[in-house]
Amino acid sequence: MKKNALSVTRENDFAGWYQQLISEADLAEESGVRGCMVMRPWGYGIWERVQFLMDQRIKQAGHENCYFPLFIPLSYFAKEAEHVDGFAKEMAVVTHHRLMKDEEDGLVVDPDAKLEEPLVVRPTSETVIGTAFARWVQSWRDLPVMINQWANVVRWEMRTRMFLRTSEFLWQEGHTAHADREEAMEETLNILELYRSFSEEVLAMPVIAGEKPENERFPGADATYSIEAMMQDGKALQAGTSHFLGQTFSKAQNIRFQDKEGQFQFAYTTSWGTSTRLIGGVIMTHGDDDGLRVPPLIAPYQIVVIPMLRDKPEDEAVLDYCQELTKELTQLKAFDETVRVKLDKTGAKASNKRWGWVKKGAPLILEIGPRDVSEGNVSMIRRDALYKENGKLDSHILAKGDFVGQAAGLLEDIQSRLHGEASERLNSNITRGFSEFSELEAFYKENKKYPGWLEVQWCRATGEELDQIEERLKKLKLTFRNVPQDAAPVDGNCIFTGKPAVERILVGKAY
RNA sequence: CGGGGAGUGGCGCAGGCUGGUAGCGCACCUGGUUUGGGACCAGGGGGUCGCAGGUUCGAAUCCUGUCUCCCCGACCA
Repeated sequence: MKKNALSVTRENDFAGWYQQLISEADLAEESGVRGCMVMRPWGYGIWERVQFLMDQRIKQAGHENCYFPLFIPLSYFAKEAEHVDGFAKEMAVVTHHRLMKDEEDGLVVDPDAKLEEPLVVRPTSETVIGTAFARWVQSWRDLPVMINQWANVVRWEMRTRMFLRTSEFLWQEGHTAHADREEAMEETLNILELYRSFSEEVLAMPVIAGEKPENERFPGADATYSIEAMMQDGKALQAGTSHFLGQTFSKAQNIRFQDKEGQFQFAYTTSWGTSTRLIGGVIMTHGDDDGLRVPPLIAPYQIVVIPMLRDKPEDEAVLDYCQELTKELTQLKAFDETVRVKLDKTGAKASNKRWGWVKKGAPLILEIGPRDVSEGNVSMIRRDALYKENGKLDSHILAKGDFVGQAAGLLEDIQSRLHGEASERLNSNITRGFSEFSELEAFYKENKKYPGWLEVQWCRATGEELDQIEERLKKLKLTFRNVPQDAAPVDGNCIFTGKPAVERILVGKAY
């Protein structure tokens, strides 16, 4: 009987499995503050990898980093009505600047220290950054402005889940301003493509890139694009968004410039972001019943060396051997970077250390005992293929030199196998070919446990008509995901209204 | 924010109805026996029972308030 490292399986309780994995893999834990989590070194280490590799791509695409304040004057939000409405209900507001002792020597807010204008803890930075853009942009020569910032943001969420929706989260937000509509739209789509390829190549997480329907747009945006990833329970996770803001924000914030003819024009702006939610996506894309499987590109350690120490004289030889092995591995390159190797010298029993790293999801785990030392071998397990068909751990005995020679290739192989596995799941769980809404309804009733996504043809409804369609979908707990960029041409009618279809759109349950 | 559930050593839980100052498993420490696959035996340490009030001679247990977490719903970049 095969025993898994986690006691909750994906099959039995996906939500419980997700939480147990986060805890057992030492990714994060509760903080005592509503909706806020402590990211532990392994979880934060994964984020640092995401940050490092994403940052490179953002810079290669021509952006520079900068930093804007955490506090935003309340009045900044008042300038753009839709934007306020979108965020008003979930803002943390600073109203005082001092504490005092009360009669019982406890600490209370000093009522005399009230701020003249409340400060909002940023839920996103369009308003402050737009205000700065207005100062920076005078002439067509000042454009485009292309910046990015890595920051924390706060949204007072009603219902939180670690990594997927926390009150405070870490993200990058890019903001650009352009002289004309075409260039701004091109930027919006370039970033969408950057997010898509990053997700596929770095996170090994296949996604569908496309445009959101009107009522799922970012508050104040003219168009919103997203990448949508499919989790192992068939639900969609919006993993990144890129917004074409048109002139809405530039008019509200007076981002104005003189063109070559000396005429005043409003700039066109964009904004785009990805967050620590990506880690939630990685967990639900690659995790299994033994814990996480971290794609090698974002693994804080790609190879973990576990000496089997027994408080005996041979220990010294085992440790020496492991140190030498670690040194050799550290000289390797994989994915054009130095291989990240951890020698786990802690005093715990080898088996406990092994299962600890299995749960964390280190791609390659080596266990070295006296026999390996005397025979010049390593004993290796691959996290992406832990078991043999008979359910036993599949540990490979290799000559040390052979392993060192293969290690980089193995890491690259694991990266691509994880991606392949996830791609297959995504591709085989999108159902097409519905011509009536009733067929869609029937399909969902038959496949309640694992419906996946549906691609349907529709008329690109807007306004009230769109609201009505959304109500019908909501009864099935479904939402629109996006209009895939690379969908096939339409050849029928809208399944909601019967009008001629103009595009294909994905529908599914979502996080 | 509405409905439901829950908070007791690091983790998972029992006890609570019928108040009498805590118990189990795992983990941890010590000693011993084991040793290539999540070992065994013996001994031991650790908790003012989420927090604050109240009732009582006495509260983990009863009452009130509050905080946090989980599930369902509403809401949602």
